[in-house]
Amino acid sequence: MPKKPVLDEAALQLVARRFAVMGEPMRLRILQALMEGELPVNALVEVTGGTQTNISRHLQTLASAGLVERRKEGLQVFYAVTDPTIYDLCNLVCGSVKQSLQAQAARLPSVRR
Amino acid sequence: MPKKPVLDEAALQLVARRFAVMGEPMRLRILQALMEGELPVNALVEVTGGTQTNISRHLQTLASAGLVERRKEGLQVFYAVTDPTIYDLCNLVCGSVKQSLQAQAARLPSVRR
DNA sequence: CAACTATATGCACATATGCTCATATTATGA
DNA sequence: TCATAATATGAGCATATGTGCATATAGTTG
Repeated sequence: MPKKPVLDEAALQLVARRFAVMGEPMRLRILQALMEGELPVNALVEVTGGTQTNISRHLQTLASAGLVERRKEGLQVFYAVTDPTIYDLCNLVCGSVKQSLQAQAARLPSVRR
Repeated sequence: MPKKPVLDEAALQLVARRFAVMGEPMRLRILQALMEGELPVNALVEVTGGTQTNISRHLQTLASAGLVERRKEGLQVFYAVTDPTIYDLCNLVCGSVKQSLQAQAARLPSVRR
């Protein structure tokens, strides 16, 4: 065989974008909150402790990346996770992170806590 | 179980960092190349088409995030993927991206944007 | 209609990030 | 030792990103 079936440039950009969008603490908090079900913006503001402006901005980012969807109901706008792979992604990374944290902790003899 | 075991702040930062590190096209290219086995910097430079400086910088980023490991051999430095979850991560996101691309293509008859 | 509520957005700003050029560092070999 | 090769790094620059303030927009209710 010649070479591996590598991602073409366009797909690579999209994949990178997906990762980048999830690589922001506040957006992860938002996603985490939404994993239990859809929520309006004001609830997300309260849960995450962010400002209304900022949460709204991040929601735009998440929405334009196709990770969440908008549903308007009266004055409120509900957001919900659209892409189910988010759960798997978070689980994978969380597991890996925890594991490396434990390994790191085991390597350091005397860590106070 | 009472509530969902939410990520504490420190873990959340780490998870975000992990995603962010993977959210860069050139770093994805590097990881993609390394998925077939360890490679020295000059090979990565050639494969990715980047400059030596830039590839080296990205490798530092990947290494400090614990995604790749260094192995020095003579003048060369070989890098290799350390965290196997990278494969699963990429597969998940790639699959999801492809799927949404197809869905989008099916929805839009001719127009772009 | 006016007043109020929930969300979005224009603007500004500080910081982070990716990139390059030139140079430093490290290791090999003549 | 000196020259050369492979990799790393300091400095600078341009752009992207996250954030808040003030305000706009959309929808509700009196």
